[in-house]
Amino acid sequence: MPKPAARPVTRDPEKKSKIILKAARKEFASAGFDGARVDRIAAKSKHSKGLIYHHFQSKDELFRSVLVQMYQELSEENKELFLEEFEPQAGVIRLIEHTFDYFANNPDFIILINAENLMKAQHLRKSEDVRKSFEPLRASLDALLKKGAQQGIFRPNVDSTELYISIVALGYFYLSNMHTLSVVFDKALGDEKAIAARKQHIKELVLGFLRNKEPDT
Amino acid sequence: MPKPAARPVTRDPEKKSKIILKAARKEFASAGFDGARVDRIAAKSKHSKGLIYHHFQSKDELFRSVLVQMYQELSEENKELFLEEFEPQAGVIRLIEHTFDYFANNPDFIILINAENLMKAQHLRKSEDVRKSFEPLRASLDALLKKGAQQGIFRPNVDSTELYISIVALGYFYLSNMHTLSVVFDKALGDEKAIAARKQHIKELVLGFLRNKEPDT
Amino acid sequence: MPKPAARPVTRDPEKKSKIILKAARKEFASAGFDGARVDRIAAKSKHSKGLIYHHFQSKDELFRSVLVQMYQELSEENKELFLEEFEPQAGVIRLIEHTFDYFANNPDFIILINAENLMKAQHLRKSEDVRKSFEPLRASLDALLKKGAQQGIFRPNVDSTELYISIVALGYFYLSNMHTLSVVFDKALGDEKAIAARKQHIKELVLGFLRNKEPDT
Amino acid sequence: MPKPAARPVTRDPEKKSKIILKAARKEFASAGFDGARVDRIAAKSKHSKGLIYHHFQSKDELFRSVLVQMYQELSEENKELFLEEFEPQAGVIRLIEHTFDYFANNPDFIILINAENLMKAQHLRKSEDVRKSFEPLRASLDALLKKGAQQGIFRPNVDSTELYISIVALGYFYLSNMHTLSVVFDKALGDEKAIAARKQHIKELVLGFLRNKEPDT
DNA sequence: CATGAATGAGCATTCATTCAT
DNA sequence: AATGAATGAATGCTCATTCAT
Repeated sequence: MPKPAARPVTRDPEKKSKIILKAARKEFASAGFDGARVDRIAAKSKHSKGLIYHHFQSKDELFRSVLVQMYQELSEENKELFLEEFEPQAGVIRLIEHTFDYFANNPDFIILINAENLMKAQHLRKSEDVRKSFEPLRASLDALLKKGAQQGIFRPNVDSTELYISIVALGYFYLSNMHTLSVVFDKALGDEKAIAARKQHIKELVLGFLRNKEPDT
Repeated sequence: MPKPAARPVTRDPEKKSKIILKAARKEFASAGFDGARVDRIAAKSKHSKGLIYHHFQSKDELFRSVLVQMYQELSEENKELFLEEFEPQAGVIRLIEHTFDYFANNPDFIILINAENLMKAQHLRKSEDVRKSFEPLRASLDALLKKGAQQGIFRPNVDSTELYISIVALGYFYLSNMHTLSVVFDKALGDEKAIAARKQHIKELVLGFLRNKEPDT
Repeated sequence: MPKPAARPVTRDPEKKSKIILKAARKEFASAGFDGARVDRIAAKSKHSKGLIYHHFQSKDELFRSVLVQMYQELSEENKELFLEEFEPQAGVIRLIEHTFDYFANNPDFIILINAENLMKAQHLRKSEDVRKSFEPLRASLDALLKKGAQQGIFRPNVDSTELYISIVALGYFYLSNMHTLSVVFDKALGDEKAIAARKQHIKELVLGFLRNKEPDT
Repeated sequence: MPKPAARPVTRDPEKKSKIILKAARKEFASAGFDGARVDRIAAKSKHSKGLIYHHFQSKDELFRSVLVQMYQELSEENKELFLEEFEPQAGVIRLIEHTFDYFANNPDFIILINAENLMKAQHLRKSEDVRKSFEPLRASLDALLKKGAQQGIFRPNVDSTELYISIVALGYFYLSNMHTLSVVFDKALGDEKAIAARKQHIKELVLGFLRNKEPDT
């Protein structure tokens, strides 16, 4: 005998919170923090402004919740990478590709992070669960770099934090600044071909660096 | 005989425009476009709001003027680099250092560019004099890369646009996202030592890549 | 045999009502009617807003209940005075002291009554049980005044209602307007000494008047 | 040749400020501070809310301005009393009548002062020009009391501040609490006859006290 | 009886822009 | 050219009250 389908409850605060959060994410991502309008979040989520303030206490708190949620999602995704199970070079390539693709597929992320940096990370600093959230990934990359150095494939003594920031930077900046770059270089950086070329360049740059074992002069 | 009306020396529209522009730059840099207040620009510049609207026609136009001015300043600075006069490796190092230092010393620039990207470069697109403004620098770098390849120092066929974007990205992203990165890596990225280390890492990364002439596998 | 549903002892509506009423009194007394917040009453009483609306029907009705309760308490206290049992002068002194002390010890009362007057006594007017609630006291004072006149101690023909209002006024106004008076007289009217002096002044004023049997000129 | 009538200027900030102030006074007086609505003040004054905030910076500041204006008006009126020029008894009567009439004719004053006391005089305390504003009147009354004592008409050693507070209290309280008093005494205290009787009672009370030179027992 | 989610009208305040002078 | 008064549409937020559970 099948369990009767759970009657769709009208009062489902958690679900409504999620819908609001999703709408907020869209709104913040389309206009930044100051440009975002609580009214529009209410309209997008089809809930009243009052409800938004009932669940979240302020626009700031709502923004913080969106940020925390996004970082948690990214952390989840990063967990699924299983970098340790790959050979050094394959692992690094995997990380580069995944990182680039993640930002390419989540343009909201970039805008929200830029907004948070404009505000000097005041929301993130209050979010204990986000602190050190990249430590696992950094440790995995570190292991990969050490293994590569032992195998004589990679140069030794590469700082994993610096390298990870570089891997992110090379994709993030391109995507984040695509609009102004397209103007000053008078070139459409947003089309598929350009993006593929960029990805390729990043891989070559990072691996070219790692695989160069000659001492610097 | 009527006294000729003494032309008041203080009435110097161009000077006032510059003062307003400077105040606007500070204000936009401290809060982004939406966060900036015309009132505060008036207060900072010690001129009336009316005058601001007299010289510039709107907040958008004022922002555009600030942007154009900043890009022109950067172009001026880049002209002074004389990259062609340097040996390939020295030239690239010079470019990397100058680029990093420029952003480090002009944090306003980063915020303004981020703001403009949030608005999809709508102001810059209207500014004909900014289009292709990086072409000279790109050409210089291109020459440097070709010379380096000919000398057997650098790998061949490196795209100068991609590489320049990478050089910018590696510094810009670090400085732009310092606040959030400091939280998620639980590390003070803003102190002098960290910044020096970052600069060193960028040089190693780019040169390690350029000087690696082995074919990729 | 089914267990009889244990009636939860904590479910004691009347007790809860009293707790709510007490919290409401504090809240109304600290901010007036418009400044009072139902949310804060809920928080102070540790009960839900829903319960407040279940027992009382509206903020107005809650306010009315608080008022009625306060007037009833005052009536109770006044009953305990037994003015008739005192000699005229002693009785009047007793009334003056008790009245002053009551307001001094119940500052809430003053604020609530002021709030009700701001609203033109709209709540009190609906409260039949408060009407004429001062009649017993007035009658007692009247008897006292008559007895004093007969004994040749007090001047004759003093209106007991006017005199009672005066006795209240002389203390109430001082306590109610202490804050503004302290500013315009640049003197701390709230300290113990000043209050004792006030009380003394009131006694002298009222008794000086009553005991002056010369005709006015 | 007559001066041409000053062309009624559209832009007359001071006049507009006064109109706003007048509207604010009415609104605050009809609902207290919390009950007052800036929208209604705008509507009453026929000016935009923006203008109100342009001239006054906040609802609080607007309220403060209203209070200061009212106290200044009262001070002006009190200056016109010229108490020193009267014989002691006539002077005191003049003060009592004027004080009572002032409050009776300016019911707004009472509500505003009550509102300010509810807020613990926070606005008045910031208004340096109101501090000690009753000192001249107090001094005049003091002179009157001393002269009366010397002439053997008044009792000696009466504290002028206490007496002035009493004179105010006896009228103010009656007018301020008329609504609730009317209910609890079940008597219309607001009609002309009752008010005239009250005024008479106050005069008798105060003069009866002052003219009683017997020592208290 | 009791909870707290949900609403919507409303509130003080802001702000880019216009305009009279 | 220059000022600052003036506007009105918004903006984030509040709050008494209702209602589903």
